[in-house]
Amino acid sequence: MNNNNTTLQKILDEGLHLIQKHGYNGFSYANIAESIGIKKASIHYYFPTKQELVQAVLQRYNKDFLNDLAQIDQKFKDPVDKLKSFFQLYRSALDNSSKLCLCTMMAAEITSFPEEIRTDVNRFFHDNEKWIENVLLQKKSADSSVNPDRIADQSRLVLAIAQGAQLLGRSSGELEQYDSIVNHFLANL
Amino acid sequence: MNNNNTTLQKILDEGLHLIQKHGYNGFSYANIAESIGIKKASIHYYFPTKQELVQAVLQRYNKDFLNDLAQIDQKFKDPVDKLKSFFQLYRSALDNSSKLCLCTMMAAEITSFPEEIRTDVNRFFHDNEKWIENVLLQKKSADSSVNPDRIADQSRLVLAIAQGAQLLGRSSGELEQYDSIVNHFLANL
DNA sequence: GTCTATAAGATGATAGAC
DNA sequence: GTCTATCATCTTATAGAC
Repeated sequence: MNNNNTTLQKILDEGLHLIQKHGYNGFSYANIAESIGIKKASIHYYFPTKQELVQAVLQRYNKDFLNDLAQIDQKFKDPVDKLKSFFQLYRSALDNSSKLCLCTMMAAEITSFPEEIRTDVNRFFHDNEKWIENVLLQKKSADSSVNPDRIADQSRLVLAIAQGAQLLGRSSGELEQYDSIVNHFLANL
Repeated sequence: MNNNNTTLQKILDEGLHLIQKHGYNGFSYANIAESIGIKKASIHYYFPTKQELVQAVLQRYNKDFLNDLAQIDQKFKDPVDKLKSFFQLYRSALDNSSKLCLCTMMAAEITSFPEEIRTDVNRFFHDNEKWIENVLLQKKSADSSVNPDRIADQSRLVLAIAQGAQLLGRSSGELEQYDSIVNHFLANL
């Protein structure tokens, strides 16, 4: 049928969850093993090293996230609705077990990774920025208040807000902090 | 004369540096010992547990940071200049050895800490917000474009931008990313 | 105060039986 | 594929000599 319940998928799911919760340096093979009811050695069968595991988790996450953004494009026409959905996407990690975006967490721990993985983290941010730029360009067509020269900067600002608000919202344990920051920004857009 | 070069101070300095660079879960007593040329056991003399160490590092950092904000207040009268200096303060961590704000890093690792330490992290953010609110209130007096009801939200937005931009700037290794985000925000203020 | 020595446990990782 | 057993290393932490 589907392959969502294979050991491989369970390892990737639990690995993702643990990194989003506690960070790369904050989880171990033992944690995954206990959570999904297998032994540590079984994880090494799929991912000989921890870095290979985190890389697989990251690449799947990036692919899924880009897919989510593509679905937003399909679902909404209004660029402001798209932006709201973007912030909603970042909110969903927080809402679901107080997790951070995987790449927000990995950005904090960036010194722990080799260049290859750092590149994938930054690719995630770059892809986010490009998607936002497109949305802002659509907004520009409908609204002359957008300065065309500054769209790249505005796009990075949007991304920085999503990440900073997520970090503050989770630390305080108050989801409303995330909402108030995002809503304030959207209201003054 | 001064007590800036005591073993205690060296431990706090190096501890702060390592956490800002690699995170709480990314450094060990062995790292500090090697860096400042003492043995691990000597660190335990001052700080029996790692949590006592991080708490001391955090409390000193918070005090120093509040002091920096007070100095900005003394140095500048114009609220926009104060805001620029605030962002400059967050920039200085990045500029100096690619470090994150201690509390940005600790917010990412917040699940690793007991309630007592979480409170101190959130106090840092709260104090930042209060300081920014005051600056925005000064701006309001001079500029009717500030909505008085939304100052708390605007204040959190400013803080979220500083943190998000710092995270993005360090991850990419491009200080200009931090600058472009902050400058874009300030230009549209 | 700083050291040596050492404990007790966790960690990432491997070999080899089933 | 999954397990048991084991490894070398690192981790936080303590006891006790100097």
